[in-house]
Amino acid sequence: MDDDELIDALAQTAFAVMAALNRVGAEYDLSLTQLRVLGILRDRRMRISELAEYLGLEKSTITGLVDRAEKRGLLTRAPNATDGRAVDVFITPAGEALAVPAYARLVELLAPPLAALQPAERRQLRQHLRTMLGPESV
Amino acid sequence: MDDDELIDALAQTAFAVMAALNRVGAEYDLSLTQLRVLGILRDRRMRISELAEYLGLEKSTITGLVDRAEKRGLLTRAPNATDGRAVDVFITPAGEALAVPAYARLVELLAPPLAALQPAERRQLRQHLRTMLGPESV
DNA sequence: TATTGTTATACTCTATAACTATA
DNA sequence: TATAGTTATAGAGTATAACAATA
Repeated sequence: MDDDELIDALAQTAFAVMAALNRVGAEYDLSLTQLRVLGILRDRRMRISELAEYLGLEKSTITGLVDRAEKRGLLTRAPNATDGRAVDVFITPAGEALAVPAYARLVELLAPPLAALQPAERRQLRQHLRTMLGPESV
Repeated sequence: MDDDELIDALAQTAFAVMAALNRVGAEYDLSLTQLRVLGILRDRRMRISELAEYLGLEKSTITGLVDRAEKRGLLTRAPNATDGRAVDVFITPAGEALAVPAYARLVELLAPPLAALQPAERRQLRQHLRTMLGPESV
């Protein structure tokens, strides 16, 4: 079947991108999930349960994740203004100071494979991926 | 910058594919790495150190990984014929009996997003990903 | 009653360091 | 001496179940 090869290519690409993310994470002493949380919280704050839903993890997992990041000063908790049960999580300046160069490092690591494509091909690839991901990804 | 959006799309795609792989893994009680090892060993045997190098993990990590898979009857060890220090790892019939439907399940999970692309677009996407991954990925 | 978050517990994944056996 | 693999140990990520506080 033809699509099997596309799926193989997608899986290999996913592993390659994950390897780059893991490498960035290792350089900044962050796990994949920590890196992801920092990226998510760069432009918004979220409640514990929202983070859990967004990441597809259990609330108790987020508690531990935020505990460790908070201990390092990368994230902070604050009680939610309107719901006394809820806890907002947001990034600290120190967290942002880590997230920015980490993202730049990811771009750097992915540059060589992307350079194998012509600019027009890169635009096509981006468009196809977006189509695949669907409108909610924008 | 234009490439930032491509990198975002690549990262989101990678997370989406990983989510599908994790879901398949959960359904078959396999971690991402276990799933990956089963896929790798479907058509070849490898030594512990080769697996470590291929996966970018430490040998001791592979030892534990293979331990658990062996306990479940999915993989087996055998002494290498020519190097008395080395250990070959290969998949068992039970492991294969798990790997085949697991892969089918992955195809099933990725079918809906792929259906958003026309056949010609899918071919283009596959080609671009392959170009990115480089010749050694074939 | 239902929801939010935390705690306690347990297992897997991972790495580092020390070790044994073989090359 | 160097390499292959295992063991011991430790920390992070994850889930389940039980719980307190709030809605």
